[in-house]
Amino acid sequence: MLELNTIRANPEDIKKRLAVKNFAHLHLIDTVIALDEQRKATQQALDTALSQINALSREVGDAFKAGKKEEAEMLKAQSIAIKETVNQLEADAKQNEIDLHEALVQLPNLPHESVPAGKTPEDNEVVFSHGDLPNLPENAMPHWDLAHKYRLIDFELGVKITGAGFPVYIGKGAQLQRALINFFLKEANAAGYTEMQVPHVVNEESAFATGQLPDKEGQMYHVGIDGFYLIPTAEVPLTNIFRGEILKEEDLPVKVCGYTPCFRREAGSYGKDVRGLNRLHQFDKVEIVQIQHPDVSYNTLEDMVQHVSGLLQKLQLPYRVLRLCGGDMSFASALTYDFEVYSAAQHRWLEVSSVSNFETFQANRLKLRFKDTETKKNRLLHTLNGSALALPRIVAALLENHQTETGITIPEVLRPYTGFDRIGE
RNA sequence: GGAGAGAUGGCCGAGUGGUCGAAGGCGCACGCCUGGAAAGUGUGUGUACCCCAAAAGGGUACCGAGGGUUCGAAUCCCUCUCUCUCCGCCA
Repeated sequence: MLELNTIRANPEDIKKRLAVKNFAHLHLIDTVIALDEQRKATQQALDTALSQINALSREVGDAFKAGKKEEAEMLKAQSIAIKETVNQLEADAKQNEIDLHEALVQLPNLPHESVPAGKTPEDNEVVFSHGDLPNLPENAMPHWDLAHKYRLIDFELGVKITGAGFPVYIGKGAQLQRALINFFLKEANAAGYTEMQVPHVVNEESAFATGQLPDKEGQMYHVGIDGFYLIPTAEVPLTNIFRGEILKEEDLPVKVCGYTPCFRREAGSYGKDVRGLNRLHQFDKVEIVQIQHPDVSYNTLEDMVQHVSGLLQKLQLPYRVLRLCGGDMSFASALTYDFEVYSAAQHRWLEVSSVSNFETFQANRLKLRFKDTETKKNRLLHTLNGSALALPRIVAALLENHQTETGITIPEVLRPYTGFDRIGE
């Protein structure tokens, strides 16, 4: 949620920046400002009336104590008269607040100045790439065939148990999952992130605070009976740990990580995008989250990008880093880098990580602040997060890129975790 | 799931209709004391919105959440949430 003060300070600039995200409802800015003016006026009138009532109430008490019954009754009558005004003003203020909030939550975060204009993924900027694209033989197999051949993943079995997009991992396939999770967690720990085990279902408040609600309502699984949501990413519980907190400046940055399954309805997806492991309804991911001082959060973003780069290099996967254009960025993000690995048998890039700085957008909803030691005032913090990493497409790329005639070679760094160095004969 | 008890500031804890944003203690900050520290001692110490150019100052709201009664609610009533104890069920 954007800060009211920011919007008030320079509405035209806000509109320009939102236009970079191709945000269509720029008139909402004017709506917000008008509603805020109205809010202030109403609040002032209300505060004044309440102040009068408070004063009268004190006088009523004094009058009764002094035995001046008639005077007390008279004062009471005055107070009751004001009360009618108060009731009306309170109703107005409440409605006003609802309207203002409704308008505010529709506004996406402002893109950082480095965000390129653009509408589609084609407009994203490649800022870095690493590794040579593997030259596989003609008969190289896509991962779904490899998974079948070596009996690593059974997609049909998942359909039977739940539905499409819920695969069953078998034997070395399952062990590879576990190995990757452990590898990612260990790397994150080594980089100073404290590991957290968090709930996989969250309440509405949490889903709202990180920006999934109301923007992505239809993309989350909803547990109707209790009003909970299955987490689409560990970002939600990991960030909500800090909801409502006022941190000390010396405790920054806060670094946490966690492994969770992620649940996404992925309504509207189809075709080659959802083949095999490319897009699942349930998948595993290790997430890293940092909470940082506003002045240095972009350095932190770079650190996180370096961390993810390191993981991909250790796994010997060719990858590239994209700076997302305004149109491809998420609602809550100010700047996002996507990581894509090259899937050699599919001849396409697959997104495996997304690292973002949300600046104060989430923090404003979270009410996550720190005490500024200089000004002694509370300020909103910056939140950042990134996948480090999401498993399925990593597995897809590992299987495809590291396949040989007789099996699949496990990268050196993973062997201590898998306990085997190849799949196949 | 059943029965009961409870929820007050960073923490503990008083407060059952007005003088309560809230006693007292602990903690914390700053000062005094000290060669230095401890002890002692003094002062201060929540959040949000608004008025004010700003500071100073002032107003309003907040005692789990939401409603209600009342001139006036931390205090009375209702609903909900959470915590604890006992019983039941159970990995």
